[in-house]
Amino acid sequence: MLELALLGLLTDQPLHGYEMKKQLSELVGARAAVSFGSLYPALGRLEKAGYVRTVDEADRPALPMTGSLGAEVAALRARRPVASRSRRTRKVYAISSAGEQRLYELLSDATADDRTFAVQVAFCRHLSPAARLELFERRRTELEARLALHVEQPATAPADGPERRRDRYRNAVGEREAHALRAELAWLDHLIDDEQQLGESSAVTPPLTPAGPAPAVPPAGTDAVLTPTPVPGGSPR
Amino acid sequence: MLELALLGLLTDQPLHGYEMKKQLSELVGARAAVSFGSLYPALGRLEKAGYVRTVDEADRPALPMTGSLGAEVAALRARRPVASRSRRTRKVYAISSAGEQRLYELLSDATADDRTFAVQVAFCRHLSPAARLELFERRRTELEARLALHVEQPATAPADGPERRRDRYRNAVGEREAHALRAELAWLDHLIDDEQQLGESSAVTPPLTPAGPAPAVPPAGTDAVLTPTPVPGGSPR
DNA sequence: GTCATCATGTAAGCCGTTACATGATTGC
DNA sequence: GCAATCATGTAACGGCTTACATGATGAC
Repeated sequence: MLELALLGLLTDQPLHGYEMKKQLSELVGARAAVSFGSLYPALGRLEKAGYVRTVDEADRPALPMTGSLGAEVAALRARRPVASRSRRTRKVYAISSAGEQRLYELLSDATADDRTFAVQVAFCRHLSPAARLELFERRRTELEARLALHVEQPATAPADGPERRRDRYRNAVGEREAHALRAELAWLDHLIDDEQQLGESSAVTPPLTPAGPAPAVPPAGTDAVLTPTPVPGGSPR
Repeated sequence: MLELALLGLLTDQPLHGYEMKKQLSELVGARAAVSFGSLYPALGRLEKAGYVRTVDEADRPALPMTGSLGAEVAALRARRPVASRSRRTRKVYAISSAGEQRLYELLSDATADDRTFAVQVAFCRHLSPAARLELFERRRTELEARLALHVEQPATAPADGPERRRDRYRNAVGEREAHALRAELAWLDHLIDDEQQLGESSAVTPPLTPAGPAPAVPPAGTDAVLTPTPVPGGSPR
């Protein structure tokens, strides 16, 4: 999950570790945030694998000066030439093209758990429309299977034979689970619908998001869809 | 989480590992189920710690012959004396009184993550009403804090300065998260309400479960509330 | 007698956590 | 100059996963 999230973040812009942790916390929630003790080793692994490389801080746009400092501070910093100073202590990473291919793999990975799936969706604009739709449909199938299992043991089962009647708390847990499953299914269906509508009207016509003004047209370049890896043995469909 | 779940299961009745895995899968869902590779070592640790002990299979009621074999098969087995046979290959565990105290601790533990909380609720009938209520309220506080964070960054923020507008997929993930939080809050409120109503009418009057016929009066003995550990340094309050 | 299932375990490896150590920068 | 925060790392440890190995039991 970490690998996916880090590569996803770096597709937007080069970042240093500390900043990634912040953006990651925002993405998955403060409670589920990863610690430095796993973040930095993960970055090291990614670098060794050739998926990311460290870049000169000057290479990237001046914005991401870490969090809440206002734009003025960034401006100040940008004004003075800063020879080798101030960049000595930070390591800024950028994604490589191998890393982009790896990201595509991870985005398409079918074995993702619940939390990983959320991250896949968060970065799925980098998938082709077809792969994206497949990601959604696959998840949908799985959720329905889980829901079916819940219906199978319907909490208020008739006491047949040695079956223990579960107590109210255990029933409550089961019902909440079923409820959550249905809610996620509804949300997924919405996503899938949008996806198909967007597909029909091709990439020419801009969105028509069901609610909210945010236009989904990306500023090209950075947000381009990654090309599926042409691995011998089957592209990710 | 495993430790909590295993002790919780054993409070109902002695079980062997394979059977516990089944019941556990039912409890947390097949997808989130633990593997044998973690189950058996966990049982070993629990035994070494004195929280569980192996018992003679004859000691317990004949029911839990593993899964779907009908009652007739169980009857057949019970009929023949089975000296040392058939029990050679299974190790049946029972919870000790130290294990019950440990369970009480784990049920009250405030550092539980989402999945663990679900297990805590599933077995919280073993808590005192006060401790149970506190468990719920604590969770409630946390969920509201998380929700507040989501409101803070409202997806459709005005583009102030260097902030990137998140794309539709990322927004969708955030909105789903907020939705799920609200749903769990509502569910929790329901639980808390019931709890308080039950508290008012004391333990004399049976349930009044809001829906469904399942009576919540336990067959005493097995389902008794565990006594909080009288550790010097504060009871689990 | 053979296959599916029940049943228990071990070993290697990954990944994550906590705790610790260190040092730069900035605000006051 | 001091504290807070930014920033990067290491070390010890734990626990879970996958894969492997083994054997009993029951159905057909």
